[in-house]
Amino acid sequence: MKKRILISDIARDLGISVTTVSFILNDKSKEKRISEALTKKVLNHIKKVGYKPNQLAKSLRTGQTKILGLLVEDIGNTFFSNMAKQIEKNAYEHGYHIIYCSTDNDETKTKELIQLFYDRQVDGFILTPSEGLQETIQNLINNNIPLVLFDRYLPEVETNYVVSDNFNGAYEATKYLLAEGKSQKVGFFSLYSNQTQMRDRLEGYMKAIDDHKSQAYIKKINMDEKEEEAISLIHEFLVENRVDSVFFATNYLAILGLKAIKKYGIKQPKIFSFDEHTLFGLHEPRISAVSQDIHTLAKEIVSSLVREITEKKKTTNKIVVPCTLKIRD
Amino acid sequence: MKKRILISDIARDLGISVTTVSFILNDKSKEKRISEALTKKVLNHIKKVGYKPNQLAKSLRTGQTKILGLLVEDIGNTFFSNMAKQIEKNAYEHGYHIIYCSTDNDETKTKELIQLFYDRQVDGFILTPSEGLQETIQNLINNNIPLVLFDRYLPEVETNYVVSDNFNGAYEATKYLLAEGKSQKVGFFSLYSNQTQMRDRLEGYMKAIDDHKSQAYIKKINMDEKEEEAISLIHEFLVENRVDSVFFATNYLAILGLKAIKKYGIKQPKIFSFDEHTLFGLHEPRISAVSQDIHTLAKEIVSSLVREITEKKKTTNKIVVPCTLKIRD
DNA sequence: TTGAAAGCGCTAACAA
DNA sequence: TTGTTAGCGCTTTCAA
Repeated sequence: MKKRILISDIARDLGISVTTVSFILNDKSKEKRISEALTKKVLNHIKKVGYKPNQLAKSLRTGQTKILGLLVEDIGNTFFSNMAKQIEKNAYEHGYHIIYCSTDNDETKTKELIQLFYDRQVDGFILTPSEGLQETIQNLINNNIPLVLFDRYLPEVETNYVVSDNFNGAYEATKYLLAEGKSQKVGFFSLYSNQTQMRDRLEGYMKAIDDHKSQAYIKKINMDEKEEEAISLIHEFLVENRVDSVFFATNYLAILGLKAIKKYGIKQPKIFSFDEHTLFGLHEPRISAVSQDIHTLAKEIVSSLVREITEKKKTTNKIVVPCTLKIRD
Repeated sequence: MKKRILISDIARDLGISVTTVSFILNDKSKEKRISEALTKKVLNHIKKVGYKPNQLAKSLRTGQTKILGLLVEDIGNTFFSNMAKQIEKNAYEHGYHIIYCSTDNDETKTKELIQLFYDRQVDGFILTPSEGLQETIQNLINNNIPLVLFDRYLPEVETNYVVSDNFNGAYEATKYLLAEGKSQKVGFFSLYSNQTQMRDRLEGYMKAIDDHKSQAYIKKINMDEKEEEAISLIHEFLVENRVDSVFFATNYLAILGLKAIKKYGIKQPKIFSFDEHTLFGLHEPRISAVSQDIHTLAKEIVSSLVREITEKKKTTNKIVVPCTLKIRD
């Protein structure tokens, strides 16, 4: 943490030019045929005095900031905060840092944030796109900004994405609930949202229902409304349809469901939720979940993005990561 | 997202010099006595063509990056992810961005991260210090790097911090458990940690116990061990001491406690936890909590830091934010 | 194999 | 009231 040392200090100390130091620093000793002895000497001296290049100057010159912009729906949600943690870890291993923001699924805010990060010259974007973002994203692509979508994608936009296998996750979960006569009526709660992950989960549910020649009971909730309102809607649905099991499309919906059950003191149906939550193993009765593979998702996201940044050619990786069922009876 | 425009483009378009544009851009029209007409004209043109200054060049020149480094213990923990969200929001309102990392309470990793962020020229640090960091922090202070600690502080280091009133939170919670003969024996679970927040919570518990002339039952858990091990220790303690209520020093300890109770099928004592968790309102029986005021904490953290950055004089704000008890019977 | 010097885009001291 | 220009610290072309 001593006083900042410059590359010119190193050059002066050793009686050589900054060019040579710069070449050595950037692993170009071989290419520029700098003697091994000198290379070693410079490297040693740099380590000894603890020289660290000024990243700003470097970035200004090279146009690379080694910073990735991460826009998630809500960093306060356990799924996203755990994802953020893993993404950050993987990025760090590739020599990148993360600047992040929560979008709250707000289209305008997201657009502003993208512009802001773009102005800050992030090397690439990782984002959970809210609806209506096709144009903005397409714009980034047209400008050759590396990016990868996750959690959901935009069918209209041809780009990298990493998502969970939402369809099969929901399909298997629903199939499980219907198997061996475990339950006759399986309800499904989802959101008023056309995002792909929600659509796929719904389709997975429908496929299982159809396979089983069963009837669908579907209720969508508007998350912009007050929590009380949502809870009361869930209660109503449960009472009216008398489903004996329920599949919630997200963990926060499941939590609202539990609140409804508790508040109105009704009997708890068998519950399955998309996404895990600490609560699910401890609640009585316990709650099964479709678990997303956070480690693999994060790894794929970062490696796709880094690959696109380093090999400048535009690749389009569409990666679908399987989910696992955590059955808790 | 059009092709990048430079300040020199603006100057050329308008037939004036870059200096004038720069002054106007940096709100120095008044100071430099630039005519209002010209100022307006420039501002309009800038808006029209969508010019955005290159932050890197600006930063290189001014030494200000408008980026704050946030180091939290674990971004995957709800308390920290919610704090991060609020901090980010407040920072954004002050025109700052956040780069963040999780320290995992690892001394070496934290030191590396601080060095890394320092090399990236963050304008200031927000951090939850792990133990053994006195020297590194003192070093930052000696180098006039603005910083603010939160969640805990280092008694040996004279610097800004924002923490919750851990002592009174724990005191009131324990007092509540002991009041009106609610319980005779109140146990306390904490961590092997000398961090101030843990120490203060312990002292709050002790004070209440002493006030009540009751006996203390204290068990510390080592979080580096496997979860199974911790759960089994908690179980042992509960069975041997037959306490009728328990106060957990953190929410993840409380969750381990619930797992122990569930796994071994023992009767649940009355439970109080420091920190909230979604689970606590839904679990049966419900669990009371000492709730930290995340909004106020975040606001104070950011405003202290921004104040220190802008007024360069070294202030030392020591802010203690009250907690509230969420009683759930 | 190495060095001199231009230039990345901006701010601000100094000059006019 | 506005313009000229040095310089922030680094990379890299071109020359030696």
